[in-house]
Amino acid sequence: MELNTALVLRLARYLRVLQKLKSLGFVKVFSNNLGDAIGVTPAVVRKDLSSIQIAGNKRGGYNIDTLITEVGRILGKQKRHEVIVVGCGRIGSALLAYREFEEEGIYMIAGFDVDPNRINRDAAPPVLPVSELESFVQQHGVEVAVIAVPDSNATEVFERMIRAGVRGFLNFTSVELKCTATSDHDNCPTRCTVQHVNIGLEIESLFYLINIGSPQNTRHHERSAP
Amino acid sequence: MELNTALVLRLARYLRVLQKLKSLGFVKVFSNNLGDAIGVTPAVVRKDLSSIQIAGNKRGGYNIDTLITEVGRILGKQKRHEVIVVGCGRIGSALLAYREFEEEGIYMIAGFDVDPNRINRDAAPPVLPVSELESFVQQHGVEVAVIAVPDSNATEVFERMIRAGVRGFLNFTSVELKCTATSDHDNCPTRCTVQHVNIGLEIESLFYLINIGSPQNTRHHERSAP
DNA sequence: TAGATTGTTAATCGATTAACAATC
DNA sequence: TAGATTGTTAATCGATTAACAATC
Repeated sequence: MELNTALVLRLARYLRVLQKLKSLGFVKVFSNNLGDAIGVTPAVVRKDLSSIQIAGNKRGGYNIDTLITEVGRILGKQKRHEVIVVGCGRIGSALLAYREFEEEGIYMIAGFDVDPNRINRDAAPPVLPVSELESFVQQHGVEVAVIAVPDSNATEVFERMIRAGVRGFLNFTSVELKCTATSDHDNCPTRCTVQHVNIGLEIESLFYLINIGSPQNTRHHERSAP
Repeated sequence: MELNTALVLRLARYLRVLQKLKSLGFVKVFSNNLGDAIGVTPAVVRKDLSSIQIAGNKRGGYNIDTLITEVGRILGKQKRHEVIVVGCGRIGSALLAYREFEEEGIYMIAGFDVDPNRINRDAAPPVLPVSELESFVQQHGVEVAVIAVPDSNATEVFERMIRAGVRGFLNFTSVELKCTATSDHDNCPTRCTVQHVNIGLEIESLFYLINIGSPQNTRHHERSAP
C-alpha cells in the first residue's frame, strides 16, 4: 500500500478536523463534512478513506473515533516524532520554540548552529554546535530535520545528515536539495524525502496569481482547492 | 493566457537559476540544464517556455538575458512588490526581518500585532497596531499579506483584509481560509488567492513518507520531483 | 554535413469528477 | 418504506512523458 504525498497530506488534514469535531462532542461525520472542511469533494474523501480500508455506514457516515484511530495509526501518531532544527537564525529558532507542534506528537529536541553565540546547552530545546550534529543524530536516531541554514551551507549540512542517517527534510533554504545524487558511496541505498518551503517563491507567485485571477490553490504542499 | 500555480512556481524557479547562471557569466542555457536545476524533465521546460511564447534556437538553446527579461516581465518583476505581515510572533517577526526577499523585489513594509509590547513605529519595517490595518492597506494599496496570527484570530484578520482589498495571502495558520464564502456582502466580487504553509502538517507527512519510501516530492506550492 | 536541440504532436498516465447501484 | 449516503465504476480532464520532424 503506497500512499502518495498529496494523499498523506489530506489524511493529516482530515485528522485535524476529526480531532476538532471530537472535542466538540461529535460522534459521526459524513464525507461532505470532511470535504468541506479541507476543500475537496465528498468523492475524494470517500475514495481516500476506502483506499486505506476504512468503511463507513451507508446511511450513518463514518465513526469519528474509528477514523481518528485508523488515520492516526497510518500516520504513525502512536509514536513520538522527534525533529532537529539545523540553523538557528530567525526562522530556525522560531520553529525550535514552537511548542504547538507537541499537540501533534512532534517534538523539537535540539537546534544546531555554527555561531557560538547561539549555542545554549541549557535551553529547552538546547542549541548545540553543528560539530555535534552527526553524533547527536546517531545517538537519538533522528529521522527528520528542518534545514534553516543560509543557502551557502545547505548542501553541506544536508549531505552530512544523509550520511548520518536522517531521511526526511523540511528545507527552508532556496537550494534545490536532491536526494538521489547525494551519496558519495554507491553503497548508500537510503531514499530520502525533502519537502521544500520556499516563502519567497510563494510570495512571488502570489503577485502573479492575484493579478490574473486564476483559481485558488494549495501548497505544498500543501494547498487547498475550491 | 492563464497560467496555473504550478507553472508560475516553475517560472519563478527558472528565474532564480537563470540569475545565478548569468552572474556566473553564462550566456546560453539548454532545456536540460534548467530541467536538472529545478528537477523537471527538459520537455517540461520547453513546454513551459513555449507556453509563454519564448523561443530558443534549435541548436543553441535559450538566451539567458532574453529569458530573464521575459520571465521577469510575466512575473511582474519590474514592479516593487510590497507585503505586510499580520501577527508578529516568532514566525511573523522572522519574516518581517528577512531582508533577503528584497533581492527578489519583495519588500516587507509593515507588521501588525494586537500586543502593545510588540508595537514599534520606529522599527524598519514598523510594527503597528492591528487597529490600523485597514487604513494602512488602503493608503498603501497593499495587495499581499502574510497571516501569522494565532489560529483563533485567523478568520477575523483574513476577512478584514479581504474587505480592505488585499487579494493574496500567505497563510501560516492551520485554519483553512477560503476565499469564496468570505464576503458578507454579495457585491464583493473579489477573487483572492491563498497559499497555505502548514509546517506541522508537512513534518507529520514526512514521518509517514520516510517510513514507506515513496518518491520525493514538491510543495507547493512548492515541491520538486525526480 | 553531422550532430544536437528545439518545438510540437500523440500517447500515456494519474487524478478528479460524475454517476449510480447497493444498502442502511 | 423512503431518503440519504457510501463505495465503486466509468468518463473526463489535465499533466506528464515519449517521440520525432524541423532546423540551426
